[in-house]
Amino acid sequence: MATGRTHRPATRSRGIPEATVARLPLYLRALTALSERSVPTVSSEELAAAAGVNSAKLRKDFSYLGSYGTRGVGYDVEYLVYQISRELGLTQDWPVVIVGIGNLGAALAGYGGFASRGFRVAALIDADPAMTGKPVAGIPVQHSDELEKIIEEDGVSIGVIATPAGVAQQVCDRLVAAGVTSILNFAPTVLSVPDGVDVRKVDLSIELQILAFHEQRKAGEEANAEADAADEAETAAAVAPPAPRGTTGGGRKGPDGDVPAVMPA
Amino acid sequence: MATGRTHRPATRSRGIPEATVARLPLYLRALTALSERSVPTVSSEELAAAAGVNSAKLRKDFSYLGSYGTRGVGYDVEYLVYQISRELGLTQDWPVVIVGIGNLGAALAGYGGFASRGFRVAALIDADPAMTGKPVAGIPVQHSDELEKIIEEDGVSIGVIATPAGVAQQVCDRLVAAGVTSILNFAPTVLSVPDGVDVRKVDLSIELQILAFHEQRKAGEEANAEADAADEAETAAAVAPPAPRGTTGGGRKGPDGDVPAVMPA
DNA sequence: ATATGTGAAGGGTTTCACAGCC
DNA sequence: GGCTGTGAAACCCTTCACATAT
Repeated sequence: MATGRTHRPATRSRGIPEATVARLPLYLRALTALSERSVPTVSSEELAAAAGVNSAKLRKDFSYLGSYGTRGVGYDVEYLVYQISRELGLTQDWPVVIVGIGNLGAALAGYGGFASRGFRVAALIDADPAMTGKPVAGIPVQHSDELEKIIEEDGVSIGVIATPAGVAQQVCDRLVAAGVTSILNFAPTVLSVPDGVDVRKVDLSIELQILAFHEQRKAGEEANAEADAADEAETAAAVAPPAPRGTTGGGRKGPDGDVPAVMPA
Repeated sequence: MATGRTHRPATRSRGIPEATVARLPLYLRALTALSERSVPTVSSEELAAAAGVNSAKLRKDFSYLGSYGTRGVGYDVEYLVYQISRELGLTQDWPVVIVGIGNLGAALAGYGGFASRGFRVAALIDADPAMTGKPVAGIPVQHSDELEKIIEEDGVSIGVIATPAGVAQQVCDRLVAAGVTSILNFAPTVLSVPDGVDVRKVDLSIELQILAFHEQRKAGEEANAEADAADEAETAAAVAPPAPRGTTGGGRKGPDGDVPAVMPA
């Protein structure tokens, strides 16, 4: 079929799957650690273990970015770090505003992983006048009256909402009106935004409830399997792991052996 | 398949999809708000809007729990609140320990959504002796030497890790050894745990990176691929062959034709 | 010999559209 | 008429297995 003179540089395609995008930061973190230890190359197997995924998935993910590995050898760590950074848009600087400087907002402001990767806290904003001017994590808090001005002057496109749920939608509306197009929401509420604005949410309560669900199921399994075993047999086999962990076999977590891979995605 | 033995409407359907489980807390929150406003019934359309999903998905989700609605009418709010609570295991009390009482740990300790639904902060634990005894959100911090004792005595099965990344795995190991089987991890690191232990992670940095990816793409759409090409060319030339690998022909397994250059002995 | 890159198969999730019941 | 409950289609993601390259 020959190389059909594709005019386009045929860069990574127009559509990296969302699931892949969500894992790129994981790979990047693992690669950065390797880079700091001056490891030159890494195989898909090793990197996958470090990132907590399986190697087939990792290779498939990388295949969406392009052919950045060398068969029989592995991946060049530095090169991959750069490529993934670029793909994620981390080679540029993203100014971020945090709105709501309570306990959580303060914690976020002081979070190291923030500044380390392309993100810069452009401003901390709170509605409480008593907070204004007070330095949090070395940055003086500004009053929310200034919100629009800050966003426009600094060209902020990413906002973090750490306010109480009751005011989150108002804050969101103001952020969007001022030009923010990506929002990370820590308030336990559903935000509605116009088309073209991305919202991601982080909700402690939801995560705990999901854990509780599984926890409850574990407890139920022990006491279960009595009367209606026959009825459930087929279903249970599909859901429960094939090896019932009676004594759990010690539960080893090998540093570089088998990977547990427990994340339910 | 009409097994004919399935009578109990309550504890049926052992096999709720993970995606559905992850949405149940959203529905529950919306329903709780309706309940507080004494709304008696709600349609799938209304509830879906309040929870930020579409109605077909909601109905499908609910169908895994059972037939809890009334055709032509909708769902009984109170009844659904109870059913979902029960399904999630929130009708019982879950003691939770938080390890690592820095900025984030303190924020989590004070989080209202914690106590509101079935979860109770059993203990705050920190390795710093200077923190010991100090009350945070009304609860005195205990030293990490006490970790095992606390977990065993209180029957804690859910742990929250809010420590620095460097000690997260050690903390995790101790939690698991003491009997914890569900972990919510805020430390930016991959935890390995034995089979049977659930881990969920919350990572600010990852969420921001995902937003940055989409943000970059939006910016790229406006100024139609131009500066991007230059950036690309430079990198590609420096390290790898720029050869576009457009689907290199169908992988035909030629039994007779082409033989690999290197011949096997 | 070793490890990547990728079609193809397999599972899970979402959406559609309508039968069934109020 | 209105709304739920659900097979079936469409879609997305993961896993398998092996051709391909070094």
